[in-house]
Amino acid sequence: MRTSWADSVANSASENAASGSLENNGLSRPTRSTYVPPHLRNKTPPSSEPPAPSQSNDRIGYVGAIGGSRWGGGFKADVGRSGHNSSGSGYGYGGRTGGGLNSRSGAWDRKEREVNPFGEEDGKDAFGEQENTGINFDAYEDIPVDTSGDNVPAPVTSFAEIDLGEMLNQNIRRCKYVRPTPVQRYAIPIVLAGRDLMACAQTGSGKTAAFCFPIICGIIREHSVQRPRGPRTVYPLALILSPTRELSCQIHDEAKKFSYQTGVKVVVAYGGAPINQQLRELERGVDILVATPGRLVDLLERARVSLQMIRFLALDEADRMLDMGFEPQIRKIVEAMDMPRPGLRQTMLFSATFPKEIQRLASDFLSNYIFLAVGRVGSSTDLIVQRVEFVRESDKRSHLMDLLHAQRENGVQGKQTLTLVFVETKKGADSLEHWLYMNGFPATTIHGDRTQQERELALRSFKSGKTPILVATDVAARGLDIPHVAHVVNFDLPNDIDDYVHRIGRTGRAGKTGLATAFFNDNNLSLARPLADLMQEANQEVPDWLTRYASRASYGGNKNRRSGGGRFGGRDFRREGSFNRNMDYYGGGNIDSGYGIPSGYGGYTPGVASAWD
DNA sequence: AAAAAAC
Repeated sequence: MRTSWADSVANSASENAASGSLENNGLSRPTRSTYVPPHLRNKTPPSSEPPAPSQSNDRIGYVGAIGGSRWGGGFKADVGRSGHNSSGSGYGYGGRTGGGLNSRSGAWDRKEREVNPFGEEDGKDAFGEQENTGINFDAYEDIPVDTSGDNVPAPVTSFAEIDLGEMLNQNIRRCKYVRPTPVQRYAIPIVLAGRDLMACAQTGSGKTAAFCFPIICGIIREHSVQRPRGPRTVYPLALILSPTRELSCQIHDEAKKFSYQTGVKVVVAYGGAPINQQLRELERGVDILVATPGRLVDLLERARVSLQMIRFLALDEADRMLDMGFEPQIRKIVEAMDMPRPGLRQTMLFSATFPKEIQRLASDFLSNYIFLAVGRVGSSTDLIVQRVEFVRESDKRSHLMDLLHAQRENGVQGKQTLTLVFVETKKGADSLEHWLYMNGFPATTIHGDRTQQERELALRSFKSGKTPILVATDVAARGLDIPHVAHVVNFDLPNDIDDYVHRIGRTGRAGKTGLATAFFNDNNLSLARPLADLMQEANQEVPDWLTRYASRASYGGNKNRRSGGGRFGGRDFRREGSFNRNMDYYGGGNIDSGYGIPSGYGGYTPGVASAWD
């Protein structure tokens, strides 16, 4: 399997191609069943061959006019919007739901038909989705789970055990979710029980549903609550914050599905897009507001949104939301406006990584919370082959070109191999994209200096396979669910190992194998040790030269040490430093290694330094 | 030092 990177990519592509034949054993490797995120299960197989990719990128007039009009924004106003903002007619007045929710919101006299978010799923891109029946759901049974906190509610094993209500159950069926994922099994009962939650779980493990289901359920139950009526101010009951616009859009799209015909209204607000349209959406009523911090602060200062009635607050990618760049804004939203205090609202923090210092910060926002860490089946540990190569700065471009050439030659005919290339800077992204394009590789780029239209267009162009190479800054590192990414290249490694974890998590999704290649050189010395440790725990081959760098590397403190030494997760910082870590100092500490499966799953052997020690 | 996030 690990013969060469090109083979890995080719294997990945051929597994995609052979998906139909996989369905009966559900295994791409003999030893472990594969985990498929719920939103990707049970899609119908493609009915026709995907079209060959066209050799172009998404920039109008790009080739001939590199200088002037390149950034000119010469797009039509509706370009870049079709994937989102379908909320335009989102009245959610199902007719048979009783409609009590809408009458509060002042839009009850306009019964527009709610767009069915389930009808348009298939045949959307050049790939088609694989049939996932036959997945071995018993794979769930040996996922290590760690909970701590007072009186942790018992997990469930099926959606039927949870009373989410008929409307929500119907949408769960429409989403083809068969059984809850591990994070859902634990998180949903915790939130339904009214508890605050800090959850470590990988993206793609069903996090979005894990916080959306209990929020929607809670809003349906509280539908009789009286909300103030301002002439222009709206009073959402739930707020979901995320660090990037694209991620907010993605969460919004998901939440729309889950709340279809429940009468619960979901609105998204983010920067870079005209505010007027978003204001109109808000005026039509909002129960769940999904937003990026900057635009929300704007709306709050204009008094167009009040947080006074917030019952649920969810921070996705919570560790990023609380890092240095974001923390002041988040504190303003959560502590300095009219948001109810902890204990009077329910707060949920989710991320795949949760450094100790951030946990400490986050505890300001929480009240008697439960900490939940869910290990992963598949994805990084099992399904991503990680390679690291020593590449001098000046050799990076030609090295990348070699990779791409070989990949093109090894690719399965007619199947796209999406490659996501991470760089450090926005300028570097533009310059690399330009260079790739000039060398005949259809590439596009996404970063914070592009307009929102350009960003969304680039993402769509990449997802569809039109430009199968996407050069990205960290704006694309977290949370984005892009199926079919076979290869993540860390052209520039990040300085923080957590960022590396998030970046490589863009591949190896949906039970497919993925490849992550990193270019390492003298500029990345501080990453040598954490990277070597991480790869070792993930059972990856660590080159000798990296081990040497790692042992040589001495750096102060544990800044780059992952919290608790754990991989792909973390542990409750409240339990650090207690005299006996096995005593439940805070009560309720509980390591559940899972349903009678003996310890020793992958690298997570209890007793060894890991997330579960 | 860089990236993200409002106008």
